[in-house]
Amino acid sequence: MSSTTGARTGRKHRVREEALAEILRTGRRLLVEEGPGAVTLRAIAREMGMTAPGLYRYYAGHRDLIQALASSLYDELATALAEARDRHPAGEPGRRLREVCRELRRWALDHPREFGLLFAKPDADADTTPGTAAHDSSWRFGGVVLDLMVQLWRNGGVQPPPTTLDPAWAAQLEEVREHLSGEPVPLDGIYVFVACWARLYGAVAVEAFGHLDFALTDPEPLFEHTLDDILTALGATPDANHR
Amino acid sequence: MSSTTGARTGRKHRVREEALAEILRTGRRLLVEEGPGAVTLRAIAREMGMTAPGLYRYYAGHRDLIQALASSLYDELATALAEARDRHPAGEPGRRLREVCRELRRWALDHPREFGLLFAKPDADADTTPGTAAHDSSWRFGGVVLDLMVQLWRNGGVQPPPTTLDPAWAAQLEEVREHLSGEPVPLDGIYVFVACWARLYGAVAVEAFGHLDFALTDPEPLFEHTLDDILTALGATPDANHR
DNA sequence: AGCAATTGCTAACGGTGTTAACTTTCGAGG
DNA sequence: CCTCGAAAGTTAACACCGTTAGCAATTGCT
Repeated sequence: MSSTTGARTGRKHRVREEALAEILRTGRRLLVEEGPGAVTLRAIAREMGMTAPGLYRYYAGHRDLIQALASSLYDELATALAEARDRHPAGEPGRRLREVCRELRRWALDHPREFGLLFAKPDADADTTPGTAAHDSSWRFGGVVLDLMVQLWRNGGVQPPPTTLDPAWAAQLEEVREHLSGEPVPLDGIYVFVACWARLYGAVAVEAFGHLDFALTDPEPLFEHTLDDILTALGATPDANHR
Repeated sequence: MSSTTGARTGRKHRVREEALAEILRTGRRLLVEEGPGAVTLRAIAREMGMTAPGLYRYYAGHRDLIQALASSLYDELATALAEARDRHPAGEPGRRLREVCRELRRWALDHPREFGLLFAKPDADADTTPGTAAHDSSWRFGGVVLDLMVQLWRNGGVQPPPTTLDPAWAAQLEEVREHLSGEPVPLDGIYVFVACWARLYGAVAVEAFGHLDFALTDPEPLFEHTLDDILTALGATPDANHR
């Protein structure tokens, strides 16, 4: 072990990363244009002017490729949320959170196939297991929202949870707390964050999967009401509401 | 056209329906035991001791078979919800609704693969289109919940929606109203029903897809709080809460 | 210059949905 | 009773899929 591993970013590495990215780009295009069933090794290779076995030089198999695609989508979503956050002043975390939630909904509705891949993972059990890139990416995605909740908590006004915390929860909530930047937050607060996160994510998913189509042509006002509820529970000042 | 069409339920028809059912049963078993990718025409045929093309005598193809499976799962879920409803007195619609919601969550958690098939439909666009069996079945499933909300409304106490209704919604909400039994409900009420339905369905989906595993080992108390919120919005008497 | 890693290929295996053409079975009408 | 036709199932085949093995070519480092 001497030189090859140490060559920090040779041109070879660059071109290889470009290939990795192009594979993902092609796979995503197939996902968007033809549906999840069309993102196949052979189709990707065909689109790239090569053959399927060649892709094995870049990804260990179809499963790994899909996982890498999901991870990159998590990253893109996290970036979009962070940008939405930075478009508004840091002194108004309530408004920032509102805009981030809106951006999450917009992204899901604009990219339903991608959102479907992230929310309804193919065979489950691959996301929550730590160590995987998708696990980290999903944290990077949710962290944008959770961090804003932390700032909101610092401003005070977060409603305490309606019941006393089950002690069995404490351990895992501790783990969540470690992922949050800055000074520690009481577990009561973390519980409220998780509850709000669940409600937000659920509202977006139900709409993105078309489960409101039977009743509402445009569920946006409903989502805004949900947002009002969430921000109220987090003690956001009402003046930060409605743009 | 004389006799064959008129033979109302000859033995031949019975055995055919039994075959149709066995195919679905086998497909479901594969779904549960091996995951969605394993429910394949050839595997089903293999399990049943026949060959794949033979299944085309019963279903027009893989797509149709999956759709029929989804439809039957909707039916089973609707039946489970109705049974949960009937286990409690008709005079307490608040309690009935609470138990039905609990049963929905329980069913989703006990049958995650089946729930995944229903919530994250393979390629979308097949569910909302009227005329399909899955469309009717999904109505039968949601109707159990919505009907209880109607009864709750009759008892009074449903909170009016936080804003005036967008007139564009009226048309589609009218359509929803026609699906509800009994005397007509004002559109304001229907809006609240849809909002509560969305929140319920979203909460169940987020948990069933494992998106709370990162923070909560047992999200049941969180679900109960959500239920409290929903029932409060519907004006259920608090004494009907918590078993 | 030469060696070794990287990159891509072809060939092949088993599995998948789907179609076409064939056999077999079985129920009903004369 | 016999026939005839619909129904149910078969085999063969096609195109596609993931994956592996083995081979050729290219590239980059010493």
